[in-house]
Amino acid sequence: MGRQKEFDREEALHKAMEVFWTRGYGASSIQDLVEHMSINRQSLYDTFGDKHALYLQALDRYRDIEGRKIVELMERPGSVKRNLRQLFEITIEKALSDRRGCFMGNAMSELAGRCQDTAARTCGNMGAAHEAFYRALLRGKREGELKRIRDARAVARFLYSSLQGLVLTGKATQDRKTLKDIVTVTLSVID
Amino acid sequence: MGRQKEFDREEALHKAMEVFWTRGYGASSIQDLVEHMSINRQSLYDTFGDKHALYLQALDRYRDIEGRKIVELMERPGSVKRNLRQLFEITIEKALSDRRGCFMGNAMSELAGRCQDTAARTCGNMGAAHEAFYRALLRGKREGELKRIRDARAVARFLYSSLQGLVLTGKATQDRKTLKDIVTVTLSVID
DNA sequence: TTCGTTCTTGACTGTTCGTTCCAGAAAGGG
DNA sequence: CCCTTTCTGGAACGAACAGTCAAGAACGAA
Repeated sequence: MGRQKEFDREEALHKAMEVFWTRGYGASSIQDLVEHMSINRQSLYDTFGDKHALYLQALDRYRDIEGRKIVELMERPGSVKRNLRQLFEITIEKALSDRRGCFMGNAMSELAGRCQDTAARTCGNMGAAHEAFYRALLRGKREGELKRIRDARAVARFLYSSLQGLVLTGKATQDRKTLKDIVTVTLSVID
Repeated sequence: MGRQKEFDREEALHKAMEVFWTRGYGASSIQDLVEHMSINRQSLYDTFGDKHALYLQALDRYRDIEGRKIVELMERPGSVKRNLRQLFEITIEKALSDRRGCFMGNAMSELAGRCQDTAARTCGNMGAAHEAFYRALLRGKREGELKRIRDARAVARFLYSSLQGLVLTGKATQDRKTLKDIVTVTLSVID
């Protein structure tokens, strides 16, 4: 009943995510969003609510996409150390080729301190990452690869924090050696 | 020669720094700044230039104040480990009582990716912190406290990145245990 | 076909933005 | 004293902002 949408909802949301990811919340105007999403202003409001609601939906989409990547990488069978090393190396390459950083990290920095909805989402995403690291570390212990680790929960928390620090560092400098040094020392705690 | 300023330049700049630190660049309006700095709109423009120039000067002031704190703490005689532990513990307490985070970290996240001036300042500040950590680590090695450290440069870079990750984590969660876990594991690399 | 619903479109709302202009008040140098 | 310089305060600028409105086009159901 009624006319059908001419645009794909998920596609438009994905574009919105890229705009917010690139410019942040405050620096993204509705005009920017309308143009990049290739939909009409009114369709944006009808479909996603206001700017803030759209931002939260974009955050959710990012979690679904990027969060899943971490979980999948951590669940890959074989060496846990190798999986972790690969995650950090991929992160370095991304930081060097793309200065947007991590959308979740950006959201933490820009809004989590004064927006409850954003804080809840970034915190939830962080918790999921902790869980993925934690499970991987437990498996590493079980399989005898990570005998030296005592408090796997603490190490999991450390790893995510370190990952965010690495990404942030990549925004200030493009020096590969600096990023590589950070990863080398970070991974030394699971050696 | 002419009338004197009715406000103190440094005091006004300090207030501006607090506004930018709290709200970020984009979310701080000239009106906010005028009100918190307790100076006239025109005086702001005459004294500091435009909004962007004021922001850079606020960043410089932050570096002078907070950067010096790190340097001084790292130069304190006695145990290097103790000094580092104290730095990280202070950072936890600040994160729990004040959600503004680190102005430099905020600047990296919000602007360093697309503003050359900001990138230069955050990068310079990071370099200074690296240097302070590096010198402290060297002293620790020299004095026999940190025998296990091989690449002090890499560890210095790691420490600053970890510090930023910790602060960012504090924006998403106020859970003390989470932050404490991160610090415990971070400091385990210099144990 | 007709009706009801939904989507699209572009103009439009009032507000706030960063910035500038201007007139006048205040102060030091001659 | 006057002159020059500087600071102050408020009004004003055009542009951009988030969000809304009304009219019409497109479709499904009856």
